Amino acid sequence: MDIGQRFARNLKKIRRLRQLSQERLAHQAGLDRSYISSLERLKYSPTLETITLLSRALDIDDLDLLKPESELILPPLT
Amino acid sequence: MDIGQRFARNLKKIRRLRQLSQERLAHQAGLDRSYISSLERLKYSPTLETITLLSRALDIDDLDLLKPESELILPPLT
DNA sequence: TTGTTCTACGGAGTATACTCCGAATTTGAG
DNA sequence: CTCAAATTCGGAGTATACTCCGTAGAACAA
Repeated sequence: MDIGQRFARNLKKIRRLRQLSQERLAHQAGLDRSYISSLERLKYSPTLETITLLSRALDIDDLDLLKPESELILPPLT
Repeated sequence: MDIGQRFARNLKKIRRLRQLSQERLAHQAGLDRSYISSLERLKYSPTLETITLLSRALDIDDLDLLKPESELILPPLT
């Protein structure tokens, strides 16, 4: 599994854990609703800047969007 | 230091450890010589696809281009 | 069922990643 | 220092990331 696939899976998984809709996440990250959907379906290869925006909106470390699932440890929301 | 800055620094550091010129790395990765230069000087935010091409050309794990310097352990060339 | 929220999908437009080429500048070896 | 290799810096063009808008379909609750 390459870094692109890991990103798509982690994004969807973490967004759901945070109980955010694609639209709410898009708004918080300053991105478009349809683009979040596309990212989760592997339609685009995001830039590091987009990854930074998403990790901030999800309140996680940027690398957490890119790690293999087995290394993922998610901090609880305070 | 954000993920973009870490990428730029790690790229330059690892490329030099591998004793590759920007031009040779560009050729091996299938990218442009001037683009490698731009990436090392933080002129662009690369996509995950570009990161995959570079990590393959450098024979390292893709995450190694993105980690903080302190976590970098580079495998020797065989 | 009906309504509601979420997600998938399409198309057209904009911003920027990336290419290609040359030339100037820097770096390092001899 | 001189010479060569490496890097930087433009500019112009192409590819694709990303936006914006609408609509259709899925999921799930009342």
